[in-house]
Amino acid sequence: MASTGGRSRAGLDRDRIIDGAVELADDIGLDPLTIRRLADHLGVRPMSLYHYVTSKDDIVDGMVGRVFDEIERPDPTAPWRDAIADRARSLRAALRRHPWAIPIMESRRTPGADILDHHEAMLATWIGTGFPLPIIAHGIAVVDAFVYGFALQEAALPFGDDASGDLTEASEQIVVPLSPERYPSLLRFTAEHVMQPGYDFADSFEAGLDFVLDGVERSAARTG
Amino acid sequence: MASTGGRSRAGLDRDRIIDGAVELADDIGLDPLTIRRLADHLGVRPMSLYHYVTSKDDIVDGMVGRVFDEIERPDPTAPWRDAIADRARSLRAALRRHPWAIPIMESRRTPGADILDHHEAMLATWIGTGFPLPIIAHGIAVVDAFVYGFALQEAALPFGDDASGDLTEASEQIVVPLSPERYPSLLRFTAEHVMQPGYDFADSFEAGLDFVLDGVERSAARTG
DNA sequence: AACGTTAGCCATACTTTGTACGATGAGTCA
DNA sequence: TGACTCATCGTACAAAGTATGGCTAACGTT
Repeated sequence: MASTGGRSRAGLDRDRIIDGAVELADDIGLDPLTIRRLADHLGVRPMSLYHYVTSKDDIVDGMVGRVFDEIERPDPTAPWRDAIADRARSLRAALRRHPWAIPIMESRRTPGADILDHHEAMLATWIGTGFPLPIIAHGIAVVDAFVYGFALQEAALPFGDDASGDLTEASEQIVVPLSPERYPSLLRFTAEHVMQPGYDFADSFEAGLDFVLDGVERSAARTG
Repeated sequence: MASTGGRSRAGLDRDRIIDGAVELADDIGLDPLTIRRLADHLGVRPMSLYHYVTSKDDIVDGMVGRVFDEIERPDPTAPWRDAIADRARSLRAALRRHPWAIPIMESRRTPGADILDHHEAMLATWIGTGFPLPIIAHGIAVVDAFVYGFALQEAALPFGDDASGDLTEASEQIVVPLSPERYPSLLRFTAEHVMQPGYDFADSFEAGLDFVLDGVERSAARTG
């Protein structure tokens, strides 16, 4: 009786499975996410999951969909540049929360509504600029390439959460002990910039985003 | 006796193992690359590999090193913009040949000489510009982010080898059957641009590279 | 109230993975 | 010849995904 409204004991559910999988992948990464560990995390036995999903790949598809749903659609009322920039920031933030998703976001062969809706909103905003389609195509490709690539690099940073503190530590261990004859530039760059207080790799994100959007804007002005 | 110069029967070798692994990964991808399949490919039994490598991870490290070695170092005699652009093109070409490498290029925790030498050459070129270090940091981060991200997207394209032909086919199967009410922009963009003759996703690479390098150049001019 | 039906959960088992351990056999030197 | 070295391999085990089919509890029907 009561609130479960059904006949289930553990209250399993496709949504609960995907949610649990995302949680667990955030914790331990994608490769160590196994069916058995996921089942443990959900308080059930491994084979129970297969009543709601058809395969592990099906779960991963669902996980990617969740990430896409976390990305803000561009605001159709805002100036295009703000809308695109905010959406890029939102994409980066989502990829930071879910770094395991970065390499697989665009490689799913069966795009669900989450993905299609997202791309439709993006395209609507871009088309609203009135730019020629070839420039829009470049804009989309280049902005997304930059954001995905930046997220990939951020994810590769040691303990990518708090940025600078850990990076200094890692630099000390890896770069500083190197031979000064062989790696003069690497050592100088590390000592005089990376290990300086206030350095934050993340600052390059806004810089790069500006470069890219400037480029689109200028090439549109040249053509249009 | 004769040419093998030693006591081995199959002529196994760490280099031969890594080379074979790269070949095989180029064919079938990284996940399906198993120790057993690699041993088959080399004409050897699985356990023989472990006399030259300490683990599968060790092999993967070596594979990443191979890819780094394929990337042209920037030409120290060329103008910086050409040197950086050529190196970016070379990186993209290597990642196109070895798409399995994209997500792991920057995430190895023990950088070998291949990786360090490459970064040293890059930094030397950048420092040669005389730009302030913060701008150099942005330049490196943004160019690499763009190239890695672009390669990631290219790798996600269906049958990413010959570019346009296959993309048109995939668009027909995935995008064209969609509801025109729900996905008007997606459909218009696909019909009027992606499926037009002459469209090639790869064209966005040079465009984006220009955007990024323009951005660095202009911000250096502003500061310096 | 009794019963068959079905939905949700799980135990077992098979295949494939990485790799630890120790055996095998070819070559070298005394 | 015999002892030694070392590249190669056979066997085996833990952990992965998942096919197959069994158990149990809740429901609709009479």
